Amino acid sequence: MAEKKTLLLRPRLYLDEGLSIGPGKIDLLRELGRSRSISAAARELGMPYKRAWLLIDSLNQGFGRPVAETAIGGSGGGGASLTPLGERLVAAYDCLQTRLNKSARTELATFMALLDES
Amino acid sequence: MAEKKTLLLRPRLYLDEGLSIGPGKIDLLRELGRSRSISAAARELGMPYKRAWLLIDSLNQGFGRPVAETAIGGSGGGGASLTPLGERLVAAYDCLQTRLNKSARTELATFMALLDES
DNA sequence: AATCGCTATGTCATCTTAGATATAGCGGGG
DNA sequence: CCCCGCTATATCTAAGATGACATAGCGATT
Repeated sequence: MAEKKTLLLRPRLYLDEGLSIGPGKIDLLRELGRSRSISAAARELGMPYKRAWLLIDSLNQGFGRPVAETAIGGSGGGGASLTPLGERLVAAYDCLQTRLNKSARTELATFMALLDES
Repeated sequence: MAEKKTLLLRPRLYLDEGLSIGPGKIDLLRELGRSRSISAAARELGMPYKRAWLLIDSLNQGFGRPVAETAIGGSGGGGASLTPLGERLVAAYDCLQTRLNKSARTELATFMALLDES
């Protein structure tokens, strides 16, 4: 009996020259929104702080305005939070992902079939 | 007047451990089908022969059977052609891509809006 | 004013990847 | 029987990405 593998589509969008969004950045943004800290989000996702900061910065640069706001110093040493743009990005991506996976279910099944037909 | 950029989705599928299919391999297969030569396809796409051969070989390995058959020697020095599997892969990808872009048009527009809202 | 944890940023070693280069083998056709 | 163009494959080098490490600044809290 063949196990039913479900193939999840997590698209990467190339929005503009040097501006792309994929599952990695979305996961990072989502985690940042939860933890309100870049370094906590990085730890959670098992990546170095620098990489996380670079990813977020690339989004800030690419959009021309920040997807996250950061605070330096203060209680807890500082922190970060998603801007409305950042939150909308995550929401839009989730929406897109759900839509893609729903509507392409039969096409994805075709690929699985090509894999399995021995 | 803002130019209407259309954002084309060309997904990459992670089918199995070490087996993925994305726009690059599909373009290569398609070109190979046309030119019936690995090296000609590589030239056309501006990549080194070795890379093209590697990509095709990874598909052959990943599927456990060839997506392309090759001939060594003979008139013209040899050549290559898509197997039925290879042709079906291209067709399935095109089908998937079309479906995704049609059904996600509104979601993609959301992203474009996030980009433009200054 | 000393502490603390986080942001911010630079430097450097390293690891991976890609590409360039070289070479061998094949077999039909001139 | 030699030539040609293509497949096939190894080797070496260049380039780029990545992560580890170091360091500085900030400001609320104590």
